[in-house]
Amino acid sequence: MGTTQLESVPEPKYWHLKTVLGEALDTDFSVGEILPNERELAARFGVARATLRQALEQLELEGRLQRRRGVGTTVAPPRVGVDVSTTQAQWPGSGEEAWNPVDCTLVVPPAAVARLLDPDRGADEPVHTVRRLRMTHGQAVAAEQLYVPARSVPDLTAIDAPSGAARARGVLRELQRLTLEGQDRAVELGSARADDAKELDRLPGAPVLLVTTRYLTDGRTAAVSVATYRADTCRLTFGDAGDFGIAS
Amino acid sequence: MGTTQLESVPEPKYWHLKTVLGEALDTDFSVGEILPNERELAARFGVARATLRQALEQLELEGRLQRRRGVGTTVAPPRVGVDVSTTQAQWPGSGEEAWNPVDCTLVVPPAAVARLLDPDRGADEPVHTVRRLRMTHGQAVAAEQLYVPARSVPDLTAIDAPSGAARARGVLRELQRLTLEGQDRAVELGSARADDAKELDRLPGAPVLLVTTRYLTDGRTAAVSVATYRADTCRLTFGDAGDFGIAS
DNA sequence: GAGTGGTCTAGACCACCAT
DNA sequence: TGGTGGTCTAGACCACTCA
Repeated sequence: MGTTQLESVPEPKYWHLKTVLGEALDTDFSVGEILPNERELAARFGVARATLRQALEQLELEGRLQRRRGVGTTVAPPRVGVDVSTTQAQWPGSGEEAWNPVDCTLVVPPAAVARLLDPDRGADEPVHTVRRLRMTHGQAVAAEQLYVPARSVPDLTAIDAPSGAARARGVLRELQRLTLEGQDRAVELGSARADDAKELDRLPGAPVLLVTTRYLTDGRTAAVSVATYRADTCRLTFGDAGDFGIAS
Repeated sequence: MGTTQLESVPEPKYWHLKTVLGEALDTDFSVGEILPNERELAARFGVARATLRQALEQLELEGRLQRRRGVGTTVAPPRVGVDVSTTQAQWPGSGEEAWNPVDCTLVVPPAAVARLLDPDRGADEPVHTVRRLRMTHGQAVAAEQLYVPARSVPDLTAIDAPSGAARARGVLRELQRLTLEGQDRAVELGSARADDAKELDRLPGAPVLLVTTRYLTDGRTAAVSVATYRADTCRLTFGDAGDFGIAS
């Protein structure tokens, strides 16, 4: 009989679909090219649209596709490598990175952040919160929330604006007067909060890489940064040489 | 009228559901506790099961839930921090890490890996491939594929077994005789290949953190490692102090 | 065998973008 | 206004675990 081999453990349709589509992307499409719409693709493969979408979601997770509502699905360029190494410890805002201060307000930090800050700080005590965006090629790739307890910037004058980018720069300037003793960093998977998603041009809940940094000075935590990187377009790089990586 | 405020931009049901469930997890459940099954939860919230699942998927992505087929949905413990820092450069297998050599074979590396290896290497030339598992608390948290070109281990004798864990240890031993000049590292989001998924006790396609390391010696790439970490249970830590992190 | 999560279907409507 | 991807429904069946 001319039947193909029966799979003893058949793989799911969407998984097989993902493989087929992935190969087609390599051979039949070039970066930026737009794919047929979901309804047509589903019909072409003989599956329900939901099943097709499951395959597309995986490919998007792996950074191979980019989908935009009202526009279509396009072939994504390779992920950009963004350097997040900590070879020489330095304060945020020094050494001219690609970070762009946006705003600064006083907020009560979330519990998870409060745990990392000075333990003998009042639990509900607000801290300075600097908001920054990391730009690459005109695109925002990361949004950061930097939490700075008042005691870390005692000389912050009232001359600076009470909020806004000017005050953000003021807080960073004051931070740099402290002696940085070290920093810790952690990377984990998360989903974009509504405000981050908006600035990163993604939908809420989009997968992101959370980079948490603790700045240490004088035996205590002087500041905590939580940076939200687009997981679809970014590859975080550490170390000396830099530009490389593996697409899944 | 007693209506609640009309949202000008109503958030999706699954998003609201995720928020409600997330708060319930904090207050009404403890780690390891089992949730009602999906059909009952969906009925209780008055939504279709698919919508409820969308919310559960997000919470699982954030490491707050653990779902196992045939068993149920449980409240996940906080993510474990696994150290992947490169403060002092060292070869894999030295300094007794939690890595467990499993096997060693000869394979032609995938194109993405071949690009990182020695450029004047034959394109289809097979390389030694060491397979290792990283164990934590009796659980596999990462699976690694280490690609070692033959020229990096010229003295590898035929006395070692042709494959298996013994040969894997032999390759690692030979590697450590080289002078390590530096290493690069990159972290990105991926989805688990079938073989990795099996060893990590996940379904294929599960979100993982891909850690790619390039080992440099004598001005060239002596080895390339691609480690696949469970994104749901792991937080990758860098730097001195170590144990901290933010749940999304 | 009972109960769980995983896959899949065939529809519907909505939010957004371009023209 | 027409076309896109995003959300949602109400079902069905399958693969797996465990008593």
